[in-house]
Amino acid sequence: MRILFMGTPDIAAYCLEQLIQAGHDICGVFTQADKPVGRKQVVVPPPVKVVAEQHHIPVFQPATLRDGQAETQIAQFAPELCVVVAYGKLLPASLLHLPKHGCINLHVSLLPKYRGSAPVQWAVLNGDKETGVSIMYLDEGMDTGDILKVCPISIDENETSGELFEKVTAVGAKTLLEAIEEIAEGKAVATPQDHDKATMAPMLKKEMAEFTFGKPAQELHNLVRGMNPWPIAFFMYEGKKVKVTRSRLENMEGKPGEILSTKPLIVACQQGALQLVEVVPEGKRPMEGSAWAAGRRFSIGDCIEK
RNA sequence: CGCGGGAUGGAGCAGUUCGGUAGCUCGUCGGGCUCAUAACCCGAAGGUCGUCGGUUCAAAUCCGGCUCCCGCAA
Repeated sequence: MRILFMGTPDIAAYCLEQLIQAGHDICGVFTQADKPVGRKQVVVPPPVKVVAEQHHIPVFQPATLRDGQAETQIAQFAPELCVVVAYGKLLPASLLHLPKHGCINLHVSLLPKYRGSAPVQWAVLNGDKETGVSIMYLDEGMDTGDILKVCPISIDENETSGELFEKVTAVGAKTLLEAIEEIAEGKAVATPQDHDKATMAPMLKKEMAEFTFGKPAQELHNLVRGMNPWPIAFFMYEGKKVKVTRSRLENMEGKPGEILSTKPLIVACQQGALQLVEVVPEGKRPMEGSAWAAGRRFSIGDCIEK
């Protein structure tokens, strides 16, 4: 099928690769502009651009799709279908029906749950046991279109957003290809979403990653998992950030912030306790929780929260 | 030259102000205790103190250059 592809991050790049391998004719790729990244502020292209260029597919990075120019370009490609995966912009109504088969989107949640930009993270943050991927037709709203196909995915109790993202990426690409197959064969059936049950999954902010031990251990464990690989959950200790990259729930009780064990490092929460498996103190590299405890000379009974 | 923290046995830290015997909590190895142990007791090994140079009788420590790691900001 002759497809116009729109997307930006890794998951989109992976989908693009799978589409190419499946033999689809990708006539053009739209993605976000290159952005400066890291301490050195090096300008890097989005993953989708890298893949597209490897395959010599024309790449467009317009600041907006709403100035008429993009639309003209797209019309010239005469795509049969437009596939959107985490592009980062809403498509104007005029584009939605330009391709013969319309525009479809891969969204990594079981819609109508978790509409918006961080559905995977919110599924983990809320402690869900299951999430999934949805393929839907785009309409003018934010992830509100009719659903073509879904596939559920289980979430392990210790799984991080980053780990879940890998699963979701693989399943998402596979489901996307299946949906395209069905569209090509004219067998696709779309079902409207139950809009009353919609929930939002807004982009994460750094401030959301700070915590204290005065909360239930389960909630903190979800925060640690959900905020990994970005922005990483942290608490303040003696005026400095201590990030927690991995944790485990422990069936122990104590005063919030109390050290219940130093090897491994277990800290009591409001309800239950949390093992800090790996931490990253400000200015330091990642280390085991017990190593941090050793350096700080903690003993059982100390409290790391006043 | 954006701001800041850091480099000391295998891990994490102290020691640097005011130069003079390499310290702490762990880990490792050996032994002991115990029905048993990741618990406890005794003992041991393991470090040219990131790197190059300078000052000095003497440098982890003072002075200068360099490399690497990280947090913030964007």
